[in-house]
Amino acid sequence: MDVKTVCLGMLTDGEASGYDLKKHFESTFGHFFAAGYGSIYPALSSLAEQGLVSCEHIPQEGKPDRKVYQITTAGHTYLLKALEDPAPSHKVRSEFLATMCFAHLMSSEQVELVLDSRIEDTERYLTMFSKIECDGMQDWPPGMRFVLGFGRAVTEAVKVYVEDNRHLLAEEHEAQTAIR
Amino acid sequence: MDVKTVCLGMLTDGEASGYDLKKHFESTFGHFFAAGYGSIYPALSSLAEQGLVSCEHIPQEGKPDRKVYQITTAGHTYLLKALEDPAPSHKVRSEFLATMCFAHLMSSEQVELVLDSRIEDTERYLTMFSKIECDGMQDWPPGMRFVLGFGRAVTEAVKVYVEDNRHLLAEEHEAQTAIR
DNA sequence: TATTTATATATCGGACTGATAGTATGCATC
DNA sequence: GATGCATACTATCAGTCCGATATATAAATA
Repeated sequence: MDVKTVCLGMLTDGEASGYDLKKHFESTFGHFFAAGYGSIYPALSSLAEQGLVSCEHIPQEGKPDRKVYQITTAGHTYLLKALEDPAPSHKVRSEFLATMCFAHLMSSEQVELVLDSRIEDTERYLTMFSKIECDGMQDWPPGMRFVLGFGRAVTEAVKVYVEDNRHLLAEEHEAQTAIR
Repeated sequence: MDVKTVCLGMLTDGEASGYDLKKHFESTFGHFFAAGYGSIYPALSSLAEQGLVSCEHIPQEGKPDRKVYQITTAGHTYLLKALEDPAPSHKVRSEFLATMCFAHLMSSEQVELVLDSRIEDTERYLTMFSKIECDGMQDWPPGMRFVLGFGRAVTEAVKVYVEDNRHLLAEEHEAQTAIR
């Protein structure tokens, strides 16, 4: 399950350009599967080469041609195959936690700043989730609702944990002593 | 904060070989910052080139020479600088959630399997956390305790959410109808 | 008028992943 | 006695991904 496959999945919902998919990644997929242009455009090219999507060039004035992609029957088959993995991964990559491991090398002011920024981040996510929920997801497939709830639940857990346990890091600041 | 920096941080705890660091990644860092040999060995070479670590070759019989690395003063300075980032990232990359977004294209049996595997995974992590806690972390820096608790809290939240909400995905199975 | 935002494409270096490979010892299973 | 697996150690490589950057124009905002 790579960016290619996710793009393919998004296209089951209707045709779209790379630009459209990027927006889709930002809004709903971003919190658990980020992708930028550097991944999306090569993915679409590759999918087209493999015949898993078809591409329609729509000329525009002043802007580059819109390239609108549609999933093909072969693409559909490929997608269903890809979804068969019985144990898809779920990974965290956290510079935040890595930093906190070395909190004893930092000043307490620095540590506080990092914790504040993490909480702000979770709050940004929580308001984003609320907004999505308001914007009507009644026509969404159940999977999308499940995934959104998952994001909310985990983000909430992060926020609560950091708030409740930041005092563990507040005490010592061996930054000066550590160098000697 | 990349693999190089984390390796450097680990070396503040005492000298180690690439092999040692790999074990460290697997045991305590793995759940939020994974790294394999393909990242660690190049990282150590690069650190040595930059003079941030020094390397001691220890000949062994029957096995390749042990290369034991130690952090240098320059390395210490570099690390403290790297820890100054006030907003380190915290990212999730989840094939699991991506798969669930397309649950309506899968059979309910497949979906159940995926959910089961996710729960098994969380349980494996939870027992791992418990084991680490028993093995004595009283001499750990507070940051490591914070990070371990974080992992436990979030993993617990994942497990509870999946158990409580899997019924949302159990109903429809449009796998057959979706193709038409 | 100046700047930012939105629309739209695309590339590129650097970083990381997962698999693979080599080489030797010891231990258990068959 | 052989086969396989775990442990100990190193290392590389193809494929993939990330973040920044480039290009070009129109519309909205400051």
